[in-house]
Amino acid sequence: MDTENGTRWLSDEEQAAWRAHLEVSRLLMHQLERDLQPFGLTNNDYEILVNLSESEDHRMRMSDLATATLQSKSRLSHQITRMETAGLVRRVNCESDRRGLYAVLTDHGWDTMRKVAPHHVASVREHFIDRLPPEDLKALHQALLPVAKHLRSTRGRG
Amino acid sequence: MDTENGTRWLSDEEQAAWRAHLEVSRLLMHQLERDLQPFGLTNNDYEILVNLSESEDHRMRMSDLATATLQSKSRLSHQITRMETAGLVRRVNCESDRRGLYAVLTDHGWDTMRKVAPHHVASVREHFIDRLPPEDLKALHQALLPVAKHLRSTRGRG
DNA sequence: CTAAAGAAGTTGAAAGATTAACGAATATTA
DNA sequence: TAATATTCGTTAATCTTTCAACTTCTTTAG
Repeated sequence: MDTENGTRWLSDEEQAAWRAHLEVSRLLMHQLERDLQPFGLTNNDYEILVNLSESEDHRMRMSDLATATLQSKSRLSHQITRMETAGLVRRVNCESDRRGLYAVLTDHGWDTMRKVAPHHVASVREHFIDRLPPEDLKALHQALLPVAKHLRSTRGRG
Repeated sequence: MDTENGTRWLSDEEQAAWRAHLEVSRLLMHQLERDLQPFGLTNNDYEILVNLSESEDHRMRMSDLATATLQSKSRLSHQITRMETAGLVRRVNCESDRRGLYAVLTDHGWDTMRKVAPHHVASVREHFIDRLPPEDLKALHQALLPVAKHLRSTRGRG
């Protein structure tokens, strides 16, 4: 125990590391968002395009997509409605479960993905990957693994 | 160049590291938000309380607070209005610049901060700090420094 | 000193996110 | 198989964020 009330406050180094993580994660998201703006996409849009692009038949069940992107069903539903309006995606009924829907990439969605991806990768490189020597990137990755694992294990309304 | 169109795609290791960072930063924010909920605070509220708590006289100019918390002036203005309604903060006119306002912590805001901080620190420890051995935390911190530096240098509407 | 330009902060409307309630279909179990 | 509980996804209401316009005050330039 570090103090009279039993709280284990952060040491200077711990606090500095924590704040660095916070700062980087926020600035980075902002920057990526800005770099997507010229293409008329948000980070959210892009993430959905990535998920669908990497899926069998360019389609995913709404629930799975919601889980994969850490969004509530409601939020995803609104999001897909917007992307449908933008012509990036459409909803298709599911044969095997008549409650279910697939979100499916349209041709325009796929074209958009292929057009935007190189720019997005360049952005990720410029602002993140290429800022660290490979061994530091590796170290960072290794350090994050147990954190990710723990968070995953507690995430379902932990 | 890695491909016909000149895009330098991410290697497997780069992609894995990048996705780990993304995943951790999102799950972590969600988790911290959840842990603050019982106290009726959002991450946003908490961050403002931290900034004010650490400031001279528990007050900051609206603009400085907006910059410090990476929010637009408009967003901060609405945010402070809500916190004012909740009794955590109040607006005080600035003598030296009559356009200006301070956001000032109320007694209730300060009490709230002191009550909540230990829980928040415990949450940061549980989900982040205490998941990594000190040397890994140090490595992570070191790795993030150049990234943070670069992002800071480009952040003003880069 | 005055006119123009800039900075501080607010406002209202529009867009996005969250919450709770709901309808429809599937699973469970008694 | 009938009754109940769950899951899938949407909707409406509410809250938060963004965007653009605006007011007031300060600074700069002529």
